[in-house]
Amino acid sequence: MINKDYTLLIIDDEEDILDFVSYNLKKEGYKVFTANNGIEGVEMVKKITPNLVIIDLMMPEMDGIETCQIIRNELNIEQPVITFLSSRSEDYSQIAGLKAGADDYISKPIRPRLLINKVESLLRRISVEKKSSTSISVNREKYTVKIHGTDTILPKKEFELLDLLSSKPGKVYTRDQIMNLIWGNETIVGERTIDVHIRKLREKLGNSYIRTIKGVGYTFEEA
Amino acid sequence: MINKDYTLLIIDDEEDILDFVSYNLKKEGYKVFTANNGIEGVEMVKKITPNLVIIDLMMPEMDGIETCQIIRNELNIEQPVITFLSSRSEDYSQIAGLKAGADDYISKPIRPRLLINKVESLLRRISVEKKSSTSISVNREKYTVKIHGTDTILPKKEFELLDLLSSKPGKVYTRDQIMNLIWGNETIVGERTIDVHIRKLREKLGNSYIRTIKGVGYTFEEA
DNA sequence: ACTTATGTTAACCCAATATTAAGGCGTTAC
DNA sequence: GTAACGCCTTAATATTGGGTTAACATAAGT
Repeated sequence: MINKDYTLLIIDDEEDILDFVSYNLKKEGYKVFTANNGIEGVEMVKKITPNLVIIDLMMPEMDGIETCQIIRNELNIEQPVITFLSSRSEDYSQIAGLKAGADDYISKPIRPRLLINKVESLLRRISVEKKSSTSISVNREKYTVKIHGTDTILPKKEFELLDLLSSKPGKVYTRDQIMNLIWGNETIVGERTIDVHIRKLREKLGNSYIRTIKGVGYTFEEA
Repeated sequence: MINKDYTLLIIDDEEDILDFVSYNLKKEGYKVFTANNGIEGVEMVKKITPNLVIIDLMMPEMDGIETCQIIRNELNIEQPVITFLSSRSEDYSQIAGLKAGADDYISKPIRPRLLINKVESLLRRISVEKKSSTSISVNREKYTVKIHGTDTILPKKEFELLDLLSSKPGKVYTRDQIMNLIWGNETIVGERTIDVHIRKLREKLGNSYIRTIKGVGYTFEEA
């Protein structure tokens, strides 16, 4: 279960959407704040330093892109993860959105389940980036890992495995947990599959990062 | 802190406003030039190739929209960001303004703080776009791409795709994201469509720019 | 020692992607 | 008006490389 102790801010001029989104996220246990426009939103960001900000692209006065840029330019605050709410196919403007420094976007119409998933995945990103004290740093955006200074592109499964293990250094993940988290409940693969991926990772990282706890599972630790 | 090394041009027939605006922006450290009418303005643009042009909508002889269009048609210059100065909320004309190729508008009465914010935010937009300039540079106005020194006109879809990928070199865009950003949520096209466009781009750029991350998506990177 | 869990290697499989050609559609040129 | 062209998409086919497996080797616990 993911830790729900996060502060979210939703910026939208439409009361309906504000209510809908915040209702769904509050129900999940997040601390949710709202703002009715960009200016108010920026103020709120400074005040509550949210972990995640959801901004509607289309707003009067100060649009989402601008709001995003201003937040990104506030150098004195802990930078939140930012995602846009885009009214469906204003397709091309979304690109400008991502360029403005947003991390993701959510397109309307909003499906609650999808919204929650997305928020969870974005928040997971935070916890990973926060503990970037390692000599190995994982870049979710690029699917790369910086090993001893050089970026390395990892295949999907290897990346996910390393991402998982390194997200909580020291924590021991059992084979079952790894199985469930990376492969899911449905797909069943042989026992040796995990080992092989671990092998490949060790090949690339060196043997000092991933440690086997025999009979239990694997753990990631500093060199 | 934002870099203040930008050249701005203000085009307005009213001396008062010209003084007021340029005073405020000079105070911020920008290089500010002025012009008293559209014709003069266009000349100046050619001469000083400003990064940002502020044009008053209401001007005798050649109005702001016309001036804007002429500037946008000057294909031999580095296209500046253009913003209009609109006398109060004659909102309708603002729309026409944006259609004429402007990026934003500022409404009178001008509040210095707001003016500066807006200018900063627009210039930030430049640096975001500039930052992504690689040996391949994308020109959104002209729908053209400079590849190995020569301008190439790309078909719309190819352009948008390249624009997206190159906007954040290194970032991996998933097929879903690409789908949503370029085609939108409603239009549904086959899975292979993306591949074909990627193919065509690689044909034109060489294979070294767009990289496939199997099972994940595509990413743009320097040669 | 014996037993069990994990390491290692290389071969295999297959889904994801690449490639190519052809058809539809709108736009331009004649 | 219609022929010609360019763009987008699709469908059919080839190719690739990540993922998995299986067989065997080694290490750890009792």
